Amino acid sequence: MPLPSFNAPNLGVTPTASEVITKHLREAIIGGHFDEDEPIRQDDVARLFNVSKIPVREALKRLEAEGLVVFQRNKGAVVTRISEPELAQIFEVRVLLEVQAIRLAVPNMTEETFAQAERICQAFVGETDIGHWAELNWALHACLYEPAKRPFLINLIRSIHDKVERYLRMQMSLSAGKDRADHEHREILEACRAGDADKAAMLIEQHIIGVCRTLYEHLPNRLTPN
Amino acid sequence: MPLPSFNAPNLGVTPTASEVITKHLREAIIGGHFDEDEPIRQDDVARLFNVSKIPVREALKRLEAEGLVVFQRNKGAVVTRISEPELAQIFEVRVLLEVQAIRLAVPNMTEETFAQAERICQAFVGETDIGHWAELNWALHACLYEPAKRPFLINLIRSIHDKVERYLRMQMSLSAGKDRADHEHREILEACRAGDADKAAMLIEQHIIGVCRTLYEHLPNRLTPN
DNA sequence: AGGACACGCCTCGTATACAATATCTGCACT
DNA sequence: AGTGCAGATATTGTATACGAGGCGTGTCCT
Repeated sequence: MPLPSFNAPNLGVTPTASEVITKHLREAIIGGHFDEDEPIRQDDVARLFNVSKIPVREALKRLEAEGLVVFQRNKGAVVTRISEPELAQIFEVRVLLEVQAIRLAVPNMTEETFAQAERICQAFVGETDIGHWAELNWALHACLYEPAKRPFLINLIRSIHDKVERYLRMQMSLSAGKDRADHEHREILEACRAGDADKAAMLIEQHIIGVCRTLYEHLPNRLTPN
Repeated sequence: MPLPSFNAPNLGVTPTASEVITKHLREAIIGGHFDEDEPIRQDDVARLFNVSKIPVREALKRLEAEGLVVFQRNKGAVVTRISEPELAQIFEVRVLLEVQAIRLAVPNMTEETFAQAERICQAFVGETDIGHWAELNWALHACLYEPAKRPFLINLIRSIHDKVERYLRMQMSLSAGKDRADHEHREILEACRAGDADKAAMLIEQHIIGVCRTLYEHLPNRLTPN
């Protein structure tokens, strides 16, 4: 008998210290609580969590692989600064991946999907905290892509999303960024409801490109030296 | 004066133990020197490199983030097994990204590019070691994508490549995998020479899909239990 | 004033040590 | 034979300890 898969509570996945720290540090970096190029002092973090440096270092190594920090020999880890050309490349890839995701997802969407997306949109307009905006923003994207049933693709999108979320927050707090995002989200949702994958794809593309553009316009011009 | 950027040897990047170990472990995993699901004993690796467990663990944490190993609480790291559905998804994403890369690259290719690609193709046919095949295979792809001037995209492709390289080796050693790869590579190169980005893109797509297909046909059927 | 060196402090990278957990083994019991 | 339990052993995850390299400051020399 192949053991009827009742959902057992998957014992033995109590997180280790290094995992907890990874999660919190990641969120802190994504949330913009560190300045770019700011070094992360291992001892400080260790004291903060009441642990030794070892799990902190392991967490930082993970985040290094995720591209959120960079180690400099004997100087420790600093939060990565994303150059403008790189930012453009990241958005270019986002377009590619997210367009594909929505294309695959639209045919599989159900009333449940729309209801969930609707809820997130509602919450979005009522939310005042920037951090929560960003969370809801991602939640909506994830909700729309989930029916594609492509966990690998969606994880990839998320990891890329994580890298630029700091900037997305900037963009949403800037100008009428939030209203515009809300408006565009609803348009996308409508296209999905209509089952129009092409239109949804096109709107997602415009949405992402638009965010990238306003970002560029409002970024402190970091290319000028001195 | 903005200091004429002569390429200084970037001192202060002498690799740490954990970096060296990361590199070697990664290559070992990619090269298929570990079986899937095989646990990696920290002490063993440490002894091998004549160090303590600490840098080994840090290396493993990096590789975990790269998706090459998975940690299980109190049981350490095991080499990740890629399920068939996930494999399919990975190849789907590869198509998307590599098609984009070649599209962007073709217009920027120079004689230098073609000469380099030609050299790699030559080396490929003369090579008998499977590990070197795989290296040259990647070298060729990288060479063709490089003119796109999209380091972010190319790094992404490489990290995905790394995840499946074990399987690519299988495929190339199987059947007439290598000859076929060589043939297809040359076709792609021809299209690039002709400046026909659409055709190159199409060939890349077929190439990747073809590899995926033969892989599926020859994989030990891992879905049947008992 | 400016450069060369010495000293001290801070932080990193890693070795060693140890408790907690998993895994193995043998033995008693049925 | 199969189950349950008690050590013994192996392996992990983390704390502590320490050497080595960066970096600031002061002092000396010219």
